[in-house]
Amino acid sequence: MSKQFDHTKIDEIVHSRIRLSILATLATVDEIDFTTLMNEVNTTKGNLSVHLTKLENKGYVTIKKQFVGKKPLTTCKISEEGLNALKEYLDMVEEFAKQTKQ
Amino acid sequence: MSKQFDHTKIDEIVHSRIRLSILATLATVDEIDFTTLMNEVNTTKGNLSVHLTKLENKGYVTIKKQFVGKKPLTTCKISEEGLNALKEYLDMVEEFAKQTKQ
DNA sequence: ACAAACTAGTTTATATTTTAAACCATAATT
DNA sequence: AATTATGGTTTAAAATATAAACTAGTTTGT
Repeated sequence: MSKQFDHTKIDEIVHSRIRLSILATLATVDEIDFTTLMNEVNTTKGNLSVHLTKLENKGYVTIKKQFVGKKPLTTCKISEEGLNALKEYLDMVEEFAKQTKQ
Repeated sequence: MSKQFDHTKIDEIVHSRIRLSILATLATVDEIDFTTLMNEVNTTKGNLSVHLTKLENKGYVTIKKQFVGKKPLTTCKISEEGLNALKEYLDMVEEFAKQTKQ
């Protein structure tokens, strides 16, 4: 099998374009609220909701729900595992890019 | 919107794990036959057939069909556009990885 | 006070994509 | 001559992604 790129090794939860965008955004902040994240990631509410749940189920993000004043506020934070998964993914694609380019 | 990673910019045809693996393999050879490619990419016949067709439709690979002796032989080759698309993708993720890591 | 419009999400129906099993055609082997 | 192997394609089923529709409540305008 190809030594260059074993596609079975890459984490599909991270690899998804939109979730990659979510994780990358979360990696740069301590925590962020749902609406701001939605704007950063340039997606819709339904989409963000579904993908956040997927990331939460995998243990890559934690979701906190509270009321601020009278309004609900959902806050998202990347977990240690999420950071590790993202870092591993980035290392992998970086190495892959280097290998493939030359 | 996030300056870091605009997920809408990335080419989904390239981004797919298995097609990325196909393109990366094709990038390292002049041409390659179906069965060898299948083994390199570590996938099934049906899967490879479908994804090659997708890449062909997009103009990223060319497929040559001939008989060698009495057996059919399908040969795959990456196109100029395919090489460009792969290179652009790799540049993008490399840059993204660099940005996100620090 | 009441309706309209807005905020903050979740659920769900639909569309798209991925996967591998089933199939087709022919060749080689026992 | 029947079974097995080769080289694929088609297709049915499963998984995934997307956005529309829905829920639940709040704010605003009249």
